[in-house]
Amino acid sequence: MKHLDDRALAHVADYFRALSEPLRLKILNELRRGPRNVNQLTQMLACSQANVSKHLGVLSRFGLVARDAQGTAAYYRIADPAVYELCDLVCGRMANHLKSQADALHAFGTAPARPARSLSARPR
Amino acid sequence: MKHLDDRALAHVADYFRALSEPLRLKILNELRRGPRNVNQLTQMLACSQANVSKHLGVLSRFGLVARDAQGTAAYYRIADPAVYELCDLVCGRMANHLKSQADALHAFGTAPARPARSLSARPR
DNA sequence: TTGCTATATCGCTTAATAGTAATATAGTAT
DNA sequence: ATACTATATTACTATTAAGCGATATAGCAA
Repeated sequence: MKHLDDRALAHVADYFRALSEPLRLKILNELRRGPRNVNQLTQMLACSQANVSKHLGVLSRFGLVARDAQGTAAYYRIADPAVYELCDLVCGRMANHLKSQADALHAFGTAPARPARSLSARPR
Repeated sequence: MKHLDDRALAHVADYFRALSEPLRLKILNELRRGPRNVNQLTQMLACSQANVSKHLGVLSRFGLVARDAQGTAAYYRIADPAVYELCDLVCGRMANHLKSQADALHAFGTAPARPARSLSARPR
């Protein structure tokens, strides 16, 4: 297709944005093992309950996870099978990248120094 | 895998974040047709050259595109084949989602009202 | 009712980022 | 050298979002 609908494009961007937080990726990774409630996730991820709820809200709003109320508890589960494929795809790419990087370093004989990169600060 | 390395996780999140902007998705969609220089992209996307360069910098920094200098021009091309699969996957999901939504609306007999959603403002 | 537990939301601060205009840099030509 | 073109970067503003503590909401128990 030549011209992409702006609204659809914004949706795709939103979908990727939902996947662009380490904590949300951790949540999804936990949910791969099966449904979990907020309390369980909070303990597993070692962060505040408010934060977990907020991130679950984001994932839920964009359709990545679904909520099942059970008494006072709220169980979340992965609602979109594409999540599995997406994460596997990127993780695979990452593995390849790291592998070739490791090979290069091995050939070069140096230790890697890979500081966390942000979108704005461009290291030289 | 049970425990994910925080650094790798941050990389995956960064990768998805690079895909979380409509303009960057437009750029990638243009580059699917072949290498393009900054000027061409600027005209096609109808936005400022500075902005295009900045977004290309982001895409380049996270390995989604590569730069080939050619005189004063800079030609960019998609460097990671996973980009194709990722976008297709999400677009396919989106199509399914819209289709079922359309079906539901058809059965319901109402016109859709889908305002743009942000990550923070939760509509009720 | 009161108390307890689980979850969601609000208010806030801080950090990141998209966009713009202006400027810097670099290659090419004259 | 100067001029022109293409691209990258800087400085800035406005918006967005993550994280936290406090609070609200809701179900359940005594």
